[in-house]
Order: sequence, then C-alpha cells, then structure tokens
Amino acid sequence: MKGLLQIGELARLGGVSVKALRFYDEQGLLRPEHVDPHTGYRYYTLEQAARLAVITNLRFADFSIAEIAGLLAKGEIGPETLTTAIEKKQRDLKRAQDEITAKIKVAEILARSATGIEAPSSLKLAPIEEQRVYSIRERVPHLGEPVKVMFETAEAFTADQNARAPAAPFLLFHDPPAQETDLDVEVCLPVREKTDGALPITVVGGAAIACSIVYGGGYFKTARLFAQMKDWIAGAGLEAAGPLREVYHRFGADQEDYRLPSKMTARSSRDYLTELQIPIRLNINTEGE
Amino acid sequence: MKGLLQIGELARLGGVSVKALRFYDEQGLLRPEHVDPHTGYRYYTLEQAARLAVITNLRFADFSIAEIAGLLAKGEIGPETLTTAIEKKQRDLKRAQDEITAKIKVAEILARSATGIEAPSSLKLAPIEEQRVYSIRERVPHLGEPVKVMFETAEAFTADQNARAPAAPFLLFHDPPAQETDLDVEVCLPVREKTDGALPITVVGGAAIACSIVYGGGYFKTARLFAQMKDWIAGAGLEAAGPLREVYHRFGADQEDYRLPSKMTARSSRDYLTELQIPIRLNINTEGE
DNA sequence: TTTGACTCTCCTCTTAGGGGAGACGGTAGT
DNA sequence: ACTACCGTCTCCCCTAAGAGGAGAGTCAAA
Repeated sequence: MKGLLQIGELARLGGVSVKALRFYDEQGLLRPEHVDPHTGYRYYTLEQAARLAVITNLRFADFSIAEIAGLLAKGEIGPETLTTAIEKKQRDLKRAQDEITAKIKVAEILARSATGIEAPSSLKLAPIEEQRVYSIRERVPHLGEPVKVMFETAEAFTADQNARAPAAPFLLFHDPPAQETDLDVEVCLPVREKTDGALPITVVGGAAIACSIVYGGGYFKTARLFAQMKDWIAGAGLEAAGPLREVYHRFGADQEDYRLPSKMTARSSRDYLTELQIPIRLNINTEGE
Repeated sequence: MKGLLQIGELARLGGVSVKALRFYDEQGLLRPEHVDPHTGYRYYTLEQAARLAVITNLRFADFSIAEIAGLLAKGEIGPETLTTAIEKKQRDLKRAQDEITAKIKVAEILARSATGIEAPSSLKLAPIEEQRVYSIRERVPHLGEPVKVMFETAEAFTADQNARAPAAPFLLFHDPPAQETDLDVEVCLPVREKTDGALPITVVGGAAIACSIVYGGGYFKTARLFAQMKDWIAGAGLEAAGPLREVYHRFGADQEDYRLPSKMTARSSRDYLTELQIPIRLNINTEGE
C-alpha cells in the first residue's frame, strides 16, 4: 500500500491532468490498481505509470483513445500489429501536413490578394476532387452549337444506361489559354459508381487548389471572366496547372427534350449559373525523408 | 425572385453542405436574402454566393466561424486588419506543421522501438516545456552530500522569498555522459511568476522531444538506468541534445527540517520517485521559405 | 391526386477532456 | 478537539462545426 500513487501524483508524474486520468479510468483504458470502496479514492501502481507512458506516447502520435484501447486490449499484441498501425498513422500525419501546406499557400494568396490587386470578391480558392465522368473529347471550330451537340450526344448515351450522377456537367479546355477558335474541348458528365452497362469511364483528376468564380447569365461573359481570372493569377504570382473548366450548374433553357434534374433547368439564359475554374500549381516542397 | 437560389443549389455551387449553410444562417454569418415567412424556405442571391466564397476561403485557411464573423462584421474592414489576421493565421499553421513534424518523428521512434530493441516499457517520449527556476551551478567531486547541500541552500533561499512553485526540483548534468566524478551539475528549483524579492531567475529551455523514465527507490539505480536509456537512444539512431535531467518527484526522507509539499515527502528512500530525462535532437528540416 | 425531390425544425451525437459546484477525506497547526 | 487547507470524489454542463436522422410540410411534374 505504501508504494501506491494518488491520482494527482500520477498526473504530475505522467504529465497529464487529473481529469484525463479519471477519463481513462472511465474508458477502461487505465484502471487504478485499487479503489477505496469507502472514499472512492483511486490508487495506482508504478506499473500503471508505465502503462500511462505508453498511452501518452500513442496519444502524442495522434492515436485516439479508442485506437489505443484497441491496441492495448488484445492481450500482448504482436509487434507487427503495432508497427502497421503506427505506419498508417505516420501516413495520416504526412497527409495532414500536406493539407496544412495547402492551407498556408491559400492564406498566402489571400494575404496577397487582400492588398494591392483586388480580386473579384467571389473568387474562391478550394481543392477540386477527382471525378468519374463519361467524356467526349474533340476539336471544334468554335464554341456553341458543336459543343451543344456533344453534350446532347453524351447525355443521351449516359441516360440509356441510367448512369448519370446528380452533379453538374462541365467542359475542359485543353488548349493554351486565350484561344478562341479551333478548340480542343472535352465534354464531361459525372456518372455514378454503378452503371447498367459497360460505359467507358474517365477519371478527371482533381487539384490541390483551384481558383473559381461563379457567374449568372449568358455565356458571352465567359471569355472576359476567364481573362480577368488569368490576370489575377498572374498578378498574384501564381501559375495555372491543368485544363481550365467551365461547370454548368444551371442551364438548359433550350434543352426541353432532355431529362434534367429540375434544379438544373433554367427558363432562360438570364438564369444560367456557370462556374469557371482554373487549377493552380502549388510548389509544395516535398523534401521529407 | 427569379434569380434567387435555394439552399441546396447554393450548397452545390459553393461546395458546402446544406447543414453548413443553415448553421451559418444561425450564427449570423450568412443570412439568406429572403426567408419565406410561411414555409421557412431560405433564398439566397448571387452576392451571397460571393460572400460564401469569402467564407469558405477563410474557413479553408483554418479561421474559425467566430473569427470570420468578427472579420466580416466590422463593416468594410481595412485590408490591414485582414492581412494581419491572415499573417497570424499563417504563423499558427506553420507552428501546427512543426508540431506534426514532431509527432511524425515520435511515431517513427515508436515504430522502431516496437520491433528489435525493446524499450523499457515505461519509456516516455514527450516535449519538455521551458521552466523558470532558481538554480545553482557548481562542479562537485561526486553526487550525494555536496548536491544535497546545494539543494538545501537553494530551498532555504527561495523559501525566504516565498518564491517556490509547486513543481518538482531537478538536477541538470552538464557533463558529457558516463562521467561519475568531478561533475558539473546545476540544481534547479521551479519558482513562481511573482516572487517577494529580486530572485535571480534562470529559464531552463525545453525540448521538442525528450525521452524519460520514472523509477521508484533509491538513487543507486540512476547510473544504470541512464546507461540503459543511452543505449536505447543510440540503438534507435537518435542523439541526445542538451543536458540530462534528474527530476525528484518524491523524496526528502532525510530533510524533515524543510517545508515540502506533503505529496513530495517520502518516509524512506524506498518510496522515492525519480524521473530521468534526456532531450532528443530532432532533425527538423526547416527549409520553409 | 400522387409521387418524388426538396426543405423545414428539432433532437441527439461526435473528441478528449475542462470548468465548476458541493460534498468528503486527510493532515497540520492551534 | 477545532479549524484551515489541500486533495479527491461525483455530477453536471460546455466545447467546434457541423453530421445524422425523425417527422412534417412544400413544390413541381405526371
């Protein structure tokens, strides 16, 4: 009994709070050796101080309480269980670090655009996730009718196979910017995981960060806005990475004959909602080990 | 009315969830332009989509809802307010990144020590915070009596000024390891922020990571345990950084004449609790900008 | 009229404890 | 023996930013 530690003592020893120790007790992670049945006082042994050290080690490496309980519960875990868990955690930590790198970059861009060059206020910086689409890529003499035909073809084809996912269709511009004729474009329709038939699927890669802008109204604004965005990007010392995108959030005034989700139809081109996206190159310095 | 967006539409457009938009409404961060008094339906304008873009930008850079509300509330904030806030946030993010680096390093050490060399199970990896202490540094022929005298002197001195903080005293070994005689030691007593007199304060620097071990019983174990820890550190491919420490959590069997917190007194040396710490060098690659 | 998609409010749940209230327990000084 | 003080107990509420779901009402198309 003399060698037993009171809760506050163990807390100081282990560098944790008394609250934390009570919590670990409640969670079954670190039960006191002895609890006085009259007073409820918790008494710990030095072996439990050692177990606490293991717990704080794993906590520091971002393991959750549940994970630690799982690892320590299955009596005398083989070291391979532990090492694989730790390696997975390391990968998670490195991913978290990359995410923070992107956040720092965005903060830098925001700081730069807050002064000097004022950005269009609706400019958004955000990652783009990769997407599964059915796509048709072609070289067209100009935008408008030829692209519309491509969309109609693609919609009809995916509709046949009940494959259409409820996400906005978009257009990729594979050309160097500022080209207006003889364009290499790719029409993309998001598709669901499971389709009825064997639809050729393309996975359009995402971007760690893209800048985008939403506008309402007819497509005549596209070129001007794209130019504005490109100016802003150049002014902020950035660089585009990958094809420009035009996302059609609400459209279809002249496509009454297609099944479109009602939210995506517009009465007239005045109600169109379109988004322009430009992926941005992040110069992440990946010299970690 | 025709140009107004329903909540789901704005959610798709802005890349956020409907739940998030309702939450922003509740928090006063993004109020819908119009709420149907009968149905409660929320309707948003395109200007609000732009505001949402600003919000998601700041959210991505880890600003909290409250911070964003503060920044956007004070009508037309000067750009300097925003940039200083962003710069502060960038520093926070970089600090978070450094912390993750330390976590990765710890995970690496844990993985390495889980296989092969088995560590003493009570080995703990954790940062040491810097501490304000009153210290006496001297070269002593050997441990034991001379060090005891130094502690007694220091305790008496700090007790006079009511300066003693309720934390464990410790000893720093400024010598290269494995020296047993003619030692350069520093006796440290943690002191409070405010002291009655003008006590000379030393700030003992912390460590991003240190490995430590707690043991009970007489001090004859110290040398062996230190040697064991040094072996383990070398075996794990690490390197010590800074002086070794010996922290006296429970002691004082032969110091009845001093005012010690009752929790820190022991009846006999069998009840001593001592912690050995060795700071570890983290080769953090700090080549960020 | 019915169906399906959309929206509403209200409720509970998430992590790992922090803060505090009110009540005991244990020790030291008077 | 009384009192002051510190340590500990349980119980309750709180966190940030929504996620998940229940049950009910709304809107447009068939």
